[in-house]
Amino acid sequence: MAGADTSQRILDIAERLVQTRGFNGFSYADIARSLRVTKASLHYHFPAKAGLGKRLIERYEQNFLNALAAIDRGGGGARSKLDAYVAIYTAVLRNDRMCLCGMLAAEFATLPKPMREEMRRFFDENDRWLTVTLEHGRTTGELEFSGPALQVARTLVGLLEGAMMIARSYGEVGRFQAVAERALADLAA
Amino acid sequence: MAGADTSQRILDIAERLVQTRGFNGFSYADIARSLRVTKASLHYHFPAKAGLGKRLIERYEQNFLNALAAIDRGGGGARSKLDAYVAIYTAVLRNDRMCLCGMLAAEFATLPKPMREEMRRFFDENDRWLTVTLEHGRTTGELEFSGPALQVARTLVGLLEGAMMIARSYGEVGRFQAVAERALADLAA
DNA sequence: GTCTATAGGTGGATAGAC
DNA sequence: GTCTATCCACCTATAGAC
Repeated sequence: MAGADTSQRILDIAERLVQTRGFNGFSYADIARSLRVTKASLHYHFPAKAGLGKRLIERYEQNFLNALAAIDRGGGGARSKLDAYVAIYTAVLRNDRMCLCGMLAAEFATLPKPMREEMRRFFDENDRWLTVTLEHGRTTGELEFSGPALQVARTLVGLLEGAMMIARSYGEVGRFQAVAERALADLAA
Repeated sequence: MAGADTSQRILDIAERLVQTRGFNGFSYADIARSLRVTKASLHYHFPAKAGLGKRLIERYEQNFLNALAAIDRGGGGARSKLDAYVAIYTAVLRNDRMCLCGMLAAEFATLPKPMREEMRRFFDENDRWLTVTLEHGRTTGELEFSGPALQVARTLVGLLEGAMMIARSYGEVGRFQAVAERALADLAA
C-alpha cells in the first residue's frame, strides 16, 4: 500500500502547513516541494484542495478523540484528566503549531462548507468530553464551579485556543502554560 | 482633502476584509470592487499590501486606545470598566467580525515583520490597561483574585479572543457573551 | 488621483504520456 | 502513481496617459 502511505504523508505535511500558516497560507506547491513530488501527483491523491482540507479535519478530530479516550482509560481523577487535556494543547504549541481547528476558526469565512461543518464537530466533541469530565469532577467533590458545566467547558476551550494563538505570536510557550494552569487551579475544590 | 478621505475609505474596507476573511483572504481587487475604483488607484495610496497592513493595525490600535481612555474618563468602578472592555469585543462580534489582531495572530507566520511587531504592541497595550484596571479594583476591594494581575489580564485577553473566534464560527454571539460574563463574574469580590 | 494596460508570478486544476 | 506540459484565473505591483 504505497498509495495509502503517500496519502498519509501528504496529510502529515498539509497538516503542519495548516497549523502553522493556515488553510489559505499554503499551496499544493508547498506540499510538493516538501514531499519531493510534482503538484500533479498530489492531485491524484486529493483532486481538490477542499477535499484535502476536509480529510485533514476528520483525521485530526479522530486522533484527538483517541487521545481523549486514552485519558479516560488512564483512570485518574477529574483534575488529572484536565491536566492531560491541557497537555495536548501544550504539545502542539511546543511544536510551533496552532490547534488545527483554532486556525480554521479564524479562516472560517473563507472555508468551503464541508470544512466548516467538520470543524464545528471538533469543537462540539471537545465541549462534550469536557462537560462530562467537569460534571463528574463536581460530583466527586474534586472540582468546584458554579453554573452549567457546558459553560465552563466552553470557557476552557476558548481560553486555550485564544491563549495558544497569542502565545505563539510571542514564541513563548510559558505564556500559554501560565494562564492554562491558572484556569485549572481556579476549578480545584 | 479628497485624497486623505479616499485613504480612510480604503482602510475602512480593508479593515472589514481582514476582520472577516484575514490578511491572506482578501486582495486589492476586493477593495477596488467595493470602492468602485481600479486596483492601480489603490496602489497610489498604499503602494504595497504590507504597508497597508501595518497602517491598519496602527489605526485599529489607536482607536482601541481611545476607547480605553474613554472608559477611564467614564469614572466607573473596576467592574464597570471591565464590562465596558468586554462590550468593545461584543460590538465587533455583532458585526460578524473578529478582533483585527486576533485574526492576525492566527496568520502570524505569514505576516511581514512590521505587521508582527505592530500586532504585538496591541496585545501589550491591552495587557497594560487591564493590569492597571485589575490592580486598582483589587486595591479598592471591588475585585478579588490571586496572583499577579498581569496573569489575569492575559487570561482575559486569551479567553475573549478565543471565545470570539469560536462563537463567530457558530454565528452565535450569545456563546461569546455567556463565557465573557462568567469570567467577569468570577472576578467579583 | 485615477485610469488603461501589462508585467511577472503563483494559485488550483486537468490531459495524456509513461 | 508519477511525470511533463499546459490552462486559466488571480495575485501584487508598475509604467505611463489623462
